[in-house]
Amino acid sequence: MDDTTGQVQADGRQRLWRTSVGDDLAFLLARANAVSLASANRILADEGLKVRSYSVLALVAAEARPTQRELSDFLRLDPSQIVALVDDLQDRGWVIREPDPTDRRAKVVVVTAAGRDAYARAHRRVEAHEREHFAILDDDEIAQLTSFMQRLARIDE
Amino acid sequence: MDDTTGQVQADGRQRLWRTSVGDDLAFLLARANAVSLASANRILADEGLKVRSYSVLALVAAEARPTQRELSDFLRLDPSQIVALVDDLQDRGWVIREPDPTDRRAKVVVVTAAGRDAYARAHRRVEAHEREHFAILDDDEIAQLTSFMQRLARIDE
DNA sequence: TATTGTTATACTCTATAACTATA
DNA sequence: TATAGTTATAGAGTATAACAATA
Repeated sequence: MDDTTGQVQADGRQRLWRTSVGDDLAFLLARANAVSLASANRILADEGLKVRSYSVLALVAAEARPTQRELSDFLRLDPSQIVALVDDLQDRGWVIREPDPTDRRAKVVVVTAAGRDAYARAHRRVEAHEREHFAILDDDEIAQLTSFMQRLARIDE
Repeated sequence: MDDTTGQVQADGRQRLWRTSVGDDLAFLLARANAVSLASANRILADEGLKVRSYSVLALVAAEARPTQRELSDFLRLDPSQIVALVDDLQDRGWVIREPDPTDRRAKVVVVTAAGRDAYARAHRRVEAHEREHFAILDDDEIAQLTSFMQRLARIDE
């Protein structure tokens, strides 16, 4: 790469940022999420997890005793995708499926001791990463943003 | 569905929202984006577009005269994906590829008259949809959120 | 030697339908 | 008749490598 290539790329980006998409909230939301998701997946890869499997493990580790149907409903993933995610966590000994005493069709997903440890390790990494990632906002701004996101995330419930 | 099923689902969701993921900014960002993306794609389907192809059309319609390399760089999509998106828009007569006079390897993507019309129609729909989607926030909150997102969206440039 | 656009390919993700066992 | 979990499969999206033309 010659020494002007970086500058040329930066100029092109500047020109495109000044178009209407630079103010489009949906576009910005998608981009901000893509940046956040990519770095979170990088962090979680060290623990053998991705954002998807980490989310399942977090819900199970919180002793919420979700059925697979509840996980599917909450995470907005198809039941068949939940099967694959729970299979993966179960193969590593981090969760087990228990029969739901109130509905013999349903299976409650429960964390194991090893799963609790794995979650604790991953959670520490994720927290540190998020503090760093969102450090361009101050504490008040993060609180406001969290409130906005909580409202937007629950729009269609 | 019997008349208690909806309540059972809502209870399960409430229980899961109270876990740590309910305050996790990265999780909330992902969920808020998923909700926004899904509804935007529904709106754009009426014009034969998706968020991806709409973004390309918007950048081209702004007379930014991007090369495919610049589109790839800005949208963070692989050059081979840009090829497919531009092919699609070109097949519908909305954009054309012009040789870049300053670099014979590069192709500048330019909007046609029909493309300008298509973009205008799609843009009106998207604007109306976004006003409605983000109406749970007031004008000040939207301005703040836009500022936050602009900063987060450009973290790794 | 490095870069742009292109093609090909494999891989992951997502959506859908069908099946079983239960309700 | 409807629901929970499972399996299979097809489609969309994504990542990677290789190539020709050009820098």
